[in-house]
Amino acid sequence: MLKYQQIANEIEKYIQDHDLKQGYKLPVLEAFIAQYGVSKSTITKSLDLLEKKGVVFQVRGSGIFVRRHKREGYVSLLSNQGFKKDLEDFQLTSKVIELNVVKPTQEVMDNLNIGPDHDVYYVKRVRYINGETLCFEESYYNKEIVTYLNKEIVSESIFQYIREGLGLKIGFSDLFLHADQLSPEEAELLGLEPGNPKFCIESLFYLTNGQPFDFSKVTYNYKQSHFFIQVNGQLI
Amino acid sequence: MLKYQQIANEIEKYIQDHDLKQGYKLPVLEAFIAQYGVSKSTITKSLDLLEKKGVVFQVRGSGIFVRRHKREGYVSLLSNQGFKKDLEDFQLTSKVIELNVVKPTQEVMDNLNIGPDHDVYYVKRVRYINGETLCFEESYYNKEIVTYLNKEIVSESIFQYIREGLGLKIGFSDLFLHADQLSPEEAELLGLEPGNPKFCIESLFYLTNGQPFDFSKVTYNYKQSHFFIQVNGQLI
DNA sequence: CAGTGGTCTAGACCACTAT
DNA sequence: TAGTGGTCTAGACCACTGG
Repeated sequence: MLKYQQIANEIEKYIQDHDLKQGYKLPVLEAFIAQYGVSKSTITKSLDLLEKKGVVFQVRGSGIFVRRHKREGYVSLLSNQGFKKDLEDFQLTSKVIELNVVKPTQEVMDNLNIGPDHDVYYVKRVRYINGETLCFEESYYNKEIVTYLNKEIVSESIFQYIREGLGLKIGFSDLFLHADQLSPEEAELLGLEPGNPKFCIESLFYLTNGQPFDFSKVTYNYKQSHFFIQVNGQLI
Repeated sequence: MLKYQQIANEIEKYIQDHDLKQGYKLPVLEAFIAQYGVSKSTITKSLDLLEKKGVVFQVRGSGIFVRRHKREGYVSLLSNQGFKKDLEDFQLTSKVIELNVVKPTQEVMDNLNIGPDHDVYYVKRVRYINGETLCFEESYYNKEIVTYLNKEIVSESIFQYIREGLGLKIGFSDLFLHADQLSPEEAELLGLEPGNPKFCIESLFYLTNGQPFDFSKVTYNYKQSHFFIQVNGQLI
């Protein structure tokens, strides 16, 4: 593991273990440099990483401070981890409704950037949290990249399999959010009434080399879905 | 302006002006170093900034590529700009319903981290896009930081005034999202039916020194609200 | 294995904050 | 004005990609 990542992890762990609150002042740069025996740039890179993750914020001329957000039960949209980490105290299960190799629709072709003869895996799942229906999910995987899936894999963490089983490196993703009304079929799946709200997230996942490999449409039970995002810097 | 920001801006402008598409390969680092006459670290910092903004992605051993996302009409949640930039082709107007100095509720005290005797500005607005109701917004500003507001300011861009009029530096923000059903009063304001979906965003804005100064609750017309987020890196 | 991006260093100098 | 984080350099070396 790289030095700056290692250091970032240690600082983050220290913050968690000591339950440091928002605004707590961390040691000055010089102290970190001495503690870890590295150059200023390396420490700076560690802290920039933590800042990007929303763990700290740095104030020039003043110091480095803990940033601690989080409301209970809210899931971060920026941490690519599905729900695994934010809801680790909750019981998460999945039921696979369908798993097939199909030809792409126009929408899928546009998003995965493939032609009509290209095979894709189609996966439809319902996910439960503490016994209640959390969401249902329709995913399309480019079969040239995600070469194999089966029911067992799809019942567990597909992304873990993609990373560890297939050795693929996931790079970045685009998320599209909106709210709408549930159709009768959707309401049935979620145990709600037609016309009730739904919180929809469409996502497009890319490998590090920029190839899109997964297009997913997830519809959440509005009663269960609370999300948060930490925004950094003035991106103006 | 800093070198690395300047260079980042020029590269971004070049991409926009030439309408370069996702996957387009940009010049190699060496070329940028020669072109701008700066050190490798500086160029790297420029490109890291552009990567953070979702403009490019870098692939070790391969190159630097344009990342171009965007669906028409979707608003980025990560660009702190209200709607100004993403919807610049649209007609945006506001109607101020209420502007008062009040004492904070418990919720506002918790979020702005202030006591019960502390004054806050309360602003309630409805915003329209192309004549249709986009959202209504209730905002609370810490009056010790945002010392003065009037109807005129509040009808325009409050944030521009905070930055330029008051000289405050906005640092970062937390967003909390959920969907729910409209109450009769809310439905009336948005021109929808009670029980219809609403897309809610609560946000908390901080100065660069970490002080929260604005807590806002925005309720969107679900028919008008489409958001996107670009996620970088494997923050695992 | 050549090309390309990423990490890391040591140090000079700059810019902001708080007192 | 002392303290603290930010920028920038020049260069060595590392790690990944793709033909």
